[in-house]
Parts: sequence; C-alpha cells; structure tokens
Amino acid sequence: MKKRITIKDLAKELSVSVSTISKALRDSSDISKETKNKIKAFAKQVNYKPNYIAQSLKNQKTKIIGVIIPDIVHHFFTKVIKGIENLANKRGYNIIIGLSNESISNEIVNMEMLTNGSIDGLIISLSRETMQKQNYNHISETLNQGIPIVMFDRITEAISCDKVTIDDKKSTQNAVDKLIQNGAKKIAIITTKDYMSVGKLRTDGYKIALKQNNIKIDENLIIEVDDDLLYEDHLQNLEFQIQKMFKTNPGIDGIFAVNELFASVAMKIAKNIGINIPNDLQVIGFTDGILSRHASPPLSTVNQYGESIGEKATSVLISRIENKSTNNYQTHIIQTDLILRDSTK
Amino acid sequence: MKKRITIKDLAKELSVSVSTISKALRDSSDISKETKNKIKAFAKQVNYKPNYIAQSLKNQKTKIIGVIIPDIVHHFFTKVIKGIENLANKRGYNIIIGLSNESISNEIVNMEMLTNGSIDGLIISLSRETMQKQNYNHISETLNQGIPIVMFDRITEAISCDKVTIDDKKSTQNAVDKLIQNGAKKIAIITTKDYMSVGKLRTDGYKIALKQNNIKIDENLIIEVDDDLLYEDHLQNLEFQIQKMFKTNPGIDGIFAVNELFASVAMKIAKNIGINIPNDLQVIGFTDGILSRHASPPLSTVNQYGESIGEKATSVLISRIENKSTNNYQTHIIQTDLILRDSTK
DNA sequence: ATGAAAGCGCTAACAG
DNA sequence: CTGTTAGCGCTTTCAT
Repeated sequence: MKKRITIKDLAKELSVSVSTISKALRDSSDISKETKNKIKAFAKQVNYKPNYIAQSLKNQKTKIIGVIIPDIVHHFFTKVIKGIENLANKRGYNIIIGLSNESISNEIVNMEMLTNGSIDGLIISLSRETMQKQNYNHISETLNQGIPIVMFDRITEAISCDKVTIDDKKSTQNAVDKLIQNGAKKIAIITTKDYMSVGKLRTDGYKIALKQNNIKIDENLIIEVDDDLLYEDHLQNLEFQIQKMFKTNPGIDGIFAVNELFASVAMKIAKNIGINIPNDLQVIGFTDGILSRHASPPLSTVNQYGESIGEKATSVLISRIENKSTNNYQTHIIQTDLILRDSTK
Repeated sequence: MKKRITIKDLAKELSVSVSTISKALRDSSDISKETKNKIKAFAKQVNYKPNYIAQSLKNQKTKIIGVIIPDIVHHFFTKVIKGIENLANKRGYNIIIGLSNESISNEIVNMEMLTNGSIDGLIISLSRETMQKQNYNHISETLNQGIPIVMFDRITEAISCDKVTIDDKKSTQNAVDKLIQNGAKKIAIITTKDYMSVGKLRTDGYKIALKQNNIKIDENLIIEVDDDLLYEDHLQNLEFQIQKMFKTNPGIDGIFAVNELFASVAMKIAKNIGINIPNDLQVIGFTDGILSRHASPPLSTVNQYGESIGEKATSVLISRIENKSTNNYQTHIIQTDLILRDSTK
C-alpha cells in the first residue's frame, strides 16, 4: 500500500513550487509551455491523481449529485437513475443515492447527510409519506441553503423549484380514449390514493376521457388501492381488492391501471375468472417495465421514458449548478407513448 | 440564501477558540460540561451543521462507500443495493453508485473517479467484459492504494479480496435434484457463456445433479445463450434460441434456467407450442424477481436473498475500513432457498 | 513565468 | 480546562 502522491511531492521532485504544479496541471496560461509539458509528463509518469476531496473543499463544489428516491426495487426509478448516472458521468459528476423507503424521516435524514457539503445539487422524487403529510420543510430549507433541487415524478406544487414530469393527465386520457375507441364501455381505473400527485392526475385524465366520450362516471369503477398494497408482501390484499371489483361490477370491459403491477394482477385475476383478454376485457397499464413485456398477454402500456426523465433532470440541475441562474423555475414535461400490445384489441 | 455557518462563526459568537468548539461538539473530555452544553445548545440554535468535506479532508475518510454494478435495471442488483444502502446508512455511511453497463472501460472510469479520495471502500460486481477479458488491473491497483474492496456475485478468483456470493453450484444442484425427484428425465439448462463465473458454476451444478442421478449428460440440452441476448432489445434472439432448443430436442420435461428472464421466456414458448406446465414440463429459474412471481404459472425459483448479500458485503467492507484488519480475506457464502411455485409439480 | 502565502472548514497535538 | 497552531491537499491572489 503506497502512499498517495500529492502536488507537494511533485513540487519537491521537480524543484518548483506547488502553485506552479497546480497551475500547470490546470493548463493555466501563467505557465510556459515547456514547464507545463514537463510537469504533466512527470505527473502522468508517477501516476499522480488529484485528491477530489481537497479540490471540493477549496472549490466549494463536489461534482456530486444527490439522488433521493422512494424505492430502488422499481423499474421506473431504476430507469431514471440510469439516465441520471449516464448524463452525470458524461458531465464529470458522480451520483450519490439515498433511499427514503417511502418514509419522510428517512428522506430527511438522507437529505441532511447529503446537504452538509457533500453534494452540489439534488434530484428527488418525494416519498409517499412526505406527500401524505405535505410537509416539505426539509425541501425548502435545502433550497434556502442555496442547493438547487430538481423534483421528478412525485412532485408538489407547494415547492417552487425545477421539475421534470410527464403529462399524467393527458397520457391517461389518451390511453382511456384508446380503450373507448376500441369499443370498451365499462372502464375501470385502478389507481392510488388522492394524495399521490400521479394517482390523482391519472384519475383526472380518466374522468376527462370518459366525459368527452359521454360515458358517465361510476365511482364504483374507481378503485383506490390502499397504500401498503404497493408492496410485494401485500399482494394478496391487492388481489383481494381487484377480485372484489370484478365481483361487484360485472361486465367491465376495460381497465386502466396506474402502474404495471396493478395491471398485470388484474389480468391474472380476470383470466382466472374466465375473462378473455383482449376480447372481453382490454387492459392498459402505466410504465413500460419488464412485467408489461412478459405478462400474458403482453400488456399495452403508457411508456414513461424514465431514462429521458433522468437525463432531463440532470441537465436542468447541472445548468442550475454551473450557471447559478436565478429563479424562473420551469416544469419540464417529458413525452409519453402508448405502446400497444396484446392486452388491447 | 444564507451563508453556511462554520465553527469559526460559533467561536466568534461565543468568544472561545475554534478548537474548544470542535472539541465540545465532539464531546471531548477536555471540555467542561458547562461549556459543552453551552456550545452545543448554541450550535443547535443557529442550526450549525459540520461540513463533511472538510471533515473528510482532515480525517482522511469520507464515510462514503462506492458501489459499482454492471446494470441497475435489474431486480437482483437493485435488491443488493437496497441491502447496502440500508446497512450503510445505519452505520453512518452514504453510497455513491457507478454503473459499468457491462463495459470494462466504464468500470475503469468509474473506479478512477471514485478512488481519487471520494470513497473509503468499494463494493463491486464485475462487468461482463471485465470477466471476459480477465483484465483486473484496475481492481488490483485500487487494492494497492489501500482501498478495501468487496466483490459480490460476479467475482473472480484472480483477485484476492473479500467476496460475498452464493453457492451457485450447490443451489443449482438442489434445484435440478428437485426436478429429477419430481420425475423429470430429460432436463435442459439455459445458461450463459463459460466466462461468466455464475453461468459456469451453475452449469457445473446441473451436471453434478444429473450424474448423481445417473442421467447422462446430453450437450444438446445445455443451451449457452449469447451474451447480448441478456438485453431486452435482443429478446427475439433469445426466443429464437429457445425455440430451436425445443424443436431439436423433443420431449424435454425439465428446464433449469440461470435467471428468471430465460425461465419465463422458455415458459412462454413452451406454452405456445402447447406444452403444459408443470405437467409436461417443469421449470425452475434463478433469482426471485417480479417476473417469477407474476409469470404464468408462477415460477419456481432459487431465491438469492439479494438484500442479505448487500448487507453482508457492507458489513464486511465497513469492518475492513474501520479496523484496517490485515489480510486473510474471506469469501462469504449467503444461503439460497428453493421457492416452489406452480411451474413445478 | 514563477513562487509565497492565505485559506477552504475542520481536527488534534501541544502548550499554557 | 482552554487556546494556539499546524496541517489535510488544493487553488488563487498577489508579489517578484
């Protein structure tokens, strides 16, 4: 285990000052071409690597982006991270990841760890509990500290900052429209509770689509799944709710689900009851993940382009970090697509 | 945007020295209880937060663990990260994530970014290309720099360091045994190329199980899927290979697949050909992901306990970091389980 | 064109 | 018990 070589070591070896070394390595016009070349060559030869921490302290920037998400075992978030990491790396940034596990206290702890000098900016998707309690103090504090934040997916209007999201309402409306065009008359939506921005918006989109097609809204067909049901361990519960839906509302011929899990569970249950998909029942999900592609039949779904969301969030954040541009925050809308597979006609 | 408050500010306000502040905040026995209380109270009042970067520079440790994985859009890795993040946070560490995207050059770039002072230790699962080229210089260099490394899943014997893995051979053997006990006679394995440590080991386990049960090994039943086929975009290719397998080897009544994707694609194709699962064909996969649970029929599979792997890797790494214990590296084997669902009798 | 020196924020040895 | 000081590795202003 050899000691790390520092600028000081180089200076000693080459009998110049540390400032000369530093400047030469950063290509300062102060230094003659000759000296620069000599120093660079030597640095490479002895495999000198600058210490990022020291640079960070001096420059007051770490070239690290913090990313806080509710859950990593989730195809959509994973895609977003991939987009973030990809662009961040290209721009010379690393990403440090914190998981809130849908809990506000975890979210806060993570933010505190990260905002004590470790990161230049933050990309976050709020935890469910945060949205539920509508407590965003930690967010505004961080913003006040001068750390730029970009929110995505789980966003809130209560905070003014850059945001990247999709048009949940319109995307849902399009999907439900498709169901209607395909002949569906009795369309259910399987969604989440109201306080989840996305759940609410998607439900709105569903209602709009029905209205515009003169289908009257039947509240019995709006299934708001309990929170915990999002988790794998609560699958039985989810299944129970969906089973109940089919039982109490015979004749459902279309389902829009706000995520692919709900959609594929609904398909499974429908098939068990003997409902044929897509002939008797058409289903469209949200988020094009592995489940959608491998469900049987393959699930038609709204593709969210998670990687694009991640990339956009990153580019917005980096320009905020580097330009220190003032206010006029924007909400960027990323395009979605309807991918039609065999769960629709 | 208020300026961050530093120890110096506190010192000025309270008319004591910075060292008194520093010591008081770290509960040094040097300082009187009174002073400590006063200082702590004041610090809290003005919301003082230590600057991690400065601490890192001074202490020569960052309390950050680097994690490099081949791909994040992958249930298993995601589970491992969850385990890592969870334990790391509990122990006061953050994790910084790098994705190699299965490429050795990305892996190297990421490692270089991280090992220039940013991290105290590294957890890594090697990229496919790295294993293929058997080029581990970047790994040994990092080790030489004194940065501890823990490898998991995609490990190599060529490097001596701590490792966390499962008993791939034995796990596979058990699974194949089960197939045999259930009456399967003509069992195929869908695996990856030899240079993937896990693929090779699992193939070995398969062979052992057959041998011990006096079934002779038929090389035609060992399907080594091309590398690229692991990727979603190459699904058709994967399907083609599997179709061919069924065509050229009629009467297959058992399949062991080294991951859940291969297993569920195999099931889909089999069903299309009119093969009944599990009556005519029993299937067992590897890694208990979302696909397995939602396949139809639900897939019997070897559970890898990714979170446990992540936690173990983290605890080993942290004790290495904090104890600077010397050599005698260990390879830790994490238990696996056979989860029986409806794809087996 | 080069170097001396101050300082980023914090810690810790040493002195008093 | 408290303070002075040096220093982590690097950047940058200001002299020379």
